[in-house]
Amino acid sequence: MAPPQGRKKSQGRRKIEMKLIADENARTVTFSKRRAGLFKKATELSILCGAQVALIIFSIGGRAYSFGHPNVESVVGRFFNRNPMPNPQDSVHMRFHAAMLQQLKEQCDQKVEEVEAKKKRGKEIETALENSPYQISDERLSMLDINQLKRLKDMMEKLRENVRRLVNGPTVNSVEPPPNPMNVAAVPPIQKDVDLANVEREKREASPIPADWLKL
Amino acid sequence: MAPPQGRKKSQGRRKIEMKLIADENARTVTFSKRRAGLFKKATELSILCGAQVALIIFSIGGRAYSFGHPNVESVVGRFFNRNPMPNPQDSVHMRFHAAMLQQLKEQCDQKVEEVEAKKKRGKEIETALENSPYQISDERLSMLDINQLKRLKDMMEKLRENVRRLVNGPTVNSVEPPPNPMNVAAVPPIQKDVDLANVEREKREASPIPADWLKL
DNA sequence: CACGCTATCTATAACCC
DNA sequence: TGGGTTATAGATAGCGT
Repeated sequence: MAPPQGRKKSQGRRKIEMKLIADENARTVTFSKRRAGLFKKATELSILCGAQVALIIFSIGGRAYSFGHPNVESVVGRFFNRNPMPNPQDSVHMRFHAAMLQQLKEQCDQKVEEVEAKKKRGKEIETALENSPYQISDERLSMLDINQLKRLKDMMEKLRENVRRLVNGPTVNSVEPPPNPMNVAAVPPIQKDVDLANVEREKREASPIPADWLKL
Repeated sequence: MAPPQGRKKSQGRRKIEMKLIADENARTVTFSKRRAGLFKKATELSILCGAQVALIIFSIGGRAYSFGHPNVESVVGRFFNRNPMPNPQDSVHMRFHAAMLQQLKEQCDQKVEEVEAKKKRGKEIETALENSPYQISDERLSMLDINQLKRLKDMMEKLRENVRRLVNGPTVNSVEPPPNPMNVAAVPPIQKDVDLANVEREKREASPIPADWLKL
């Protein structure tokens, strides 16, 4: 109704520098508004994305404001499980928390160690199998005489024993290294004077079984 | 430069309902964007108003994000130290403490589960080895002809494969049961018409290798 | 996942009660 | 400190890359 005036009621929002607001009054107002806005955003994030959120604000004046979804304690607790407080505030409770935390963390770490040990042992077993006498080719297998077969069998039994020991293995925290599943190699090398009397072979070789024949 | 098209590139921002975003993909994207926005706002508030701020966020996936001015610990510590609580029983401290304990317990339980799974797998490997063709006696080994040896070798290779699969085994939380390391038994039974032409044996038996010969 | 884009939607600076 | 108004600065949903 009124004739338009050259002067607007408000200049609207203006850009502001990102530094501490000097004017204490303006700062207080901004704090109130932005704090409300921040809480709203935090709420929205937790609702829209199902996230857990903890937000704690202290005004310059020392007043505390907080928001938490589902609540501040659980989120903060969860957080400090991963990032233990370097320097717990000097409250008995905080110290208690820290102590408890550390103790439990140690337990967890131990479990992790156990898992790692098991994994490692699994890997070793696999390696053992990779390098085992199973690798013998048809060709070579066909050339074995009865005594060589017996030796092979002995080796296999030793291997089995070693693998079994590996499986039942050393205690997790043991200092000594796990037994080498392939220390089967320690078995005396196949002798030259093997008795070939009772076995025919398709082709007879001049040399006996080489030391590395079985990939031991 | 290009002439304007009737179709807009984007419909721009649209209002959304304030509830958990159903589409997981969209939810993740929104989470990333809003999380960044929230951190920015928190930073601005701390700068503009000189406030102390602590912000902790956990995504649904369990990843943690945090911001703190001057740092998360001091703000959280200050917050939980505020009320000197005469009766620790029902205070925020207690809830905080309980929350931490529960979190750690969950972590431990999970680790224990992993360890149990590993142990179980170890037992299975052992059992597999117990029942393996290694059990062949000298006597029986001496009676094998070349073709039977080949079969034995095949079985061994299958066994090795199965053990390897067992070692590399399924994920701890996998629903499907671990593969049977001894499904070697699925190998067709040894045939009667094995070719004995090229092998001499100390004693020749009328019957071929029985099905249960190798304890499969 | 992080970036870019664009058209909105939202938060909020400045001012007033 | 809390509400309201206005005009504008910022944030971001939807869609590509």
